[in-house]
Amino acid sequence: MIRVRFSPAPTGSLHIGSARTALFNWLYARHHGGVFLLRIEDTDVARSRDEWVVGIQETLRWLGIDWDEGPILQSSRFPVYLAAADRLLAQGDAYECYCTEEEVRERNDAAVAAGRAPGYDGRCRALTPDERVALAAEGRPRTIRFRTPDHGVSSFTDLIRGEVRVDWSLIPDFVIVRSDGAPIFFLANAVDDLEMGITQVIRGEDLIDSTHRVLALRAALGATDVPEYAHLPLIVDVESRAKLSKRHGAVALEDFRDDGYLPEALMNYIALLGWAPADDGDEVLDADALVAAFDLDRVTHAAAGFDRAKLDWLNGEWIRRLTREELIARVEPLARARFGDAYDAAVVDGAVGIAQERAVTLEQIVDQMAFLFVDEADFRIAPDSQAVVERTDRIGEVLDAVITHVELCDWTVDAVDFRAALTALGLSKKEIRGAMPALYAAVEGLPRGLPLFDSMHLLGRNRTLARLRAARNRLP
RNA sequence: GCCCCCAUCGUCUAGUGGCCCAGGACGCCGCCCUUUCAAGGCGGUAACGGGGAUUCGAACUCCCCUGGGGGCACCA
Repeated sequence: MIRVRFSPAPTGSLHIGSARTALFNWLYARHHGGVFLLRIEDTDVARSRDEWVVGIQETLRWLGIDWDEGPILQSSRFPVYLAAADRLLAQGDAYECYCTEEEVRERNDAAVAAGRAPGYDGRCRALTPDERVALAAEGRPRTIRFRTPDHGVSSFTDLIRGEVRVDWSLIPDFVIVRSDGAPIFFLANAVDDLEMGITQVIRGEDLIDSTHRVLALRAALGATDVPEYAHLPLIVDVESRAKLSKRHGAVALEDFRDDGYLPEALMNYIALLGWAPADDGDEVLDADALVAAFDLDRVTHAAAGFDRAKLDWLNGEWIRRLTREELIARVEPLARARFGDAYDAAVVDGAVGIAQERAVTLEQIVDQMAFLFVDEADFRIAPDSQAVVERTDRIGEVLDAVITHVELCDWTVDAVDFRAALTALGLSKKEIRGAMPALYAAVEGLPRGLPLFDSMHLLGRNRTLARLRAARNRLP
């Protein structure tokens, strides 16, 4: 039975890279009919926060990822890890170390300065019982270190990279229990993957070097089998080519959600970062299609750049694939938050109807309909747009003609179409097109926006007239 | 500094020795459509980092170089 896990540290919100790791684990489990479990790696108590434990789960659910087991909090399993550490101590695979953090750091710095590799120098490896007692009596902190081999080669077979090997002499002894008594990532990770029967470990490539240590720990713990490892290429900022970070714009999934991106689009886009379907077909894929097509053998090797432009395109595609009712339901919370008491369900429904075919994000849809919720007393043509109005040929005549038309026409979307009135003024089709931005600005505040006749209809005759007349009066 | 991983259009990628003077998608450019802006339709621009080797034949195999990324904690 295939068993995989996503094991984030709750030290922040879920970001793009972690979400992709979660997604690939989930897709792999669902594709192969395996079990997907969620394990929270909160062994670093100081940096872990309950709100992130909750937030990560909410965000995963929002994305469309569910799990079969968990969440399992490592903070609730400390006794298990500590017992394992004791066993390693008893077997001689680990030893007590009384070096302070500062001492280790100083000796590391000295080693680097002398041209040697940093890393623990093994000073406490061969302490006698008497020496240990003496050191402890000094009140020194005690950590437990795992003893790595001094010779030989560590190797494992990565599912997407093949054999990965490194000399053991390059991997120094490392801490598995802190001086405050808390177990460290490597230990908890090895113990849990073993006890939970994890069969494939799918994670970011930044962890590839730590695999040797976890595997050594696992073997020392008595494991006779080894899970398969698959190290995913990193997702990097497309500009800097470096690891994604806040400095490079939004990386937290919640930010994308708040900016009006759909979970369908995010899942779709993230899946395409480091993986591609077998054929050159449609790249717009829903969760079912991704599950059906996904497998590890098609994961790429090189780091992938996060490209906002393609996400935007996909988000627009997904907005167009939603039914109008679904889209309205997604826009509603954002619109309510933005417009407060002015919120009007009928107007939002109408605006969403005309916005759907052109939108990039939900937030943009709300932006585009904002002119419908502004009081006439507060309505203003944007300064730049006022210039567009004044620059338009025969704008006074045009506004007068449109005002007259709006005063007298039937109040249907088709009848609101004032173009015939402008033709009567002697304007050509091209000239009418040239006048449109000014009219958009007069009614919507900007020289571009939601289709004008629908917008005027939604706005109502009186408010439309008020804005047109105000624009007329503002002319020099 | 040492170690590990990686290297096809601007970006995401297809490609596993001949089907490739390299295909798709996003972006960009142009045209069409058009109620502004979009969306949509059509067309275009654009890449195998360099050098050796193997082979009748290399984007694909091997070596070197260069370049990029990651890791070397009492974070995960």
